[in-house]
Amino acid sequence: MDQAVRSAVKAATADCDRNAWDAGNCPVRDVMNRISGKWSTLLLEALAEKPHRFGELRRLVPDISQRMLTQTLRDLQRDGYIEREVFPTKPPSVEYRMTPLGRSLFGPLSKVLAWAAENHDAVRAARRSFDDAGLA
Amino acid sequence: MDQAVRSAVKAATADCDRNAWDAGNCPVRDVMNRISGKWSTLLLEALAEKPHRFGELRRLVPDISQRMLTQTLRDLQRDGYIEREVFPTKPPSVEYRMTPLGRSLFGPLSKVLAWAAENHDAVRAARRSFDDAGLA
DNA sequence: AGTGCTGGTCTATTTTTGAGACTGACATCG
DNA sequence: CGATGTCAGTCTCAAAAATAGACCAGCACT
Repeated sequence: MDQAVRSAVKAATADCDRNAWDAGNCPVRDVMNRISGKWSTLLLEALAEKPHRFGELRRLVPDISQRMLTQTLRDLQRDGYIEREVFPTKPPSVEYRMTPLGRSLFGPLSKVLAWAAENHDAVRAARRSFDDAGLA
Repeated sequence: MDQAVRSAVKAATADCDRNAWDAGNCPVRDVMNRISGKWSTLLLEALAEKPHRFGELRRLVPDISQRMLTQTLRDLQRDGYIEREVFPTKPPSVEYRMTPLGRSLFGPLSKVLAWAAENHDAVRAARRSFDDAGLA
């Protein structure tokens, strides 16, 4: 398993290693920089379940500002993870839904999310012992 | 497969859904907020391969500032993903290496990294067609 | 004495994020 | 009729975070 991971990473970063992860040149960084935004995973998680409208997402993630919701949705749309459809209803409504590309990303991504949920306690424990040991 | 993902996510977010991802309450957000920093994955990637010293990491990720390198390493250490060891050599050197916890995170995480490498072209294509279609 | 290496810290500046008011077409309430 | 609310955003300005780059101490070599 460790070997499998090793080779996956090697393949994943082959282009980067040449330039030591040169900023604009590294596919991994280019893709990850969007995914790893504060809100991106939350929204992908919500939209993985089912399509949602703007206001629904706002209620689902209560502490996101409208500004960041708009922007993050647009970024996710730009990179092809989600689609936006406007319905010409009386107050026009907008629905966001995941694309096949987004769904294919969410496969691996959900594994990380699951890891986070499972290991939250271990992380909290590590954090406590770090804080207790001298350097806050 | 879709079903498997669905249930994994459901388990992962069970606590969150109750409070609609309430900020300080959600394990996933708590863990992800650290992982998803701009530099965290890069450093985890580097240290997954083998232990490295501060200066090595700096050269490996050329466009990180010393301040962010120091801080990101400390954050990763605090959450228990990496360890820091100081060697009392003549110019004292510091080695960073992954912990078992970090390694266990890196399993799923490396899958996402691999996805990023594989699908970089698709993302770039999506980005282009979005930009070409009117709204820049 | 001067230079370079180590792993950092400190300060000032730029970038990102966030809170909150505002838009505009329509619907509902009194 | 006029007030208010919903919808999906935009705009402005302040706060928070990231960055660049100078600086530090200790030691080795020349």
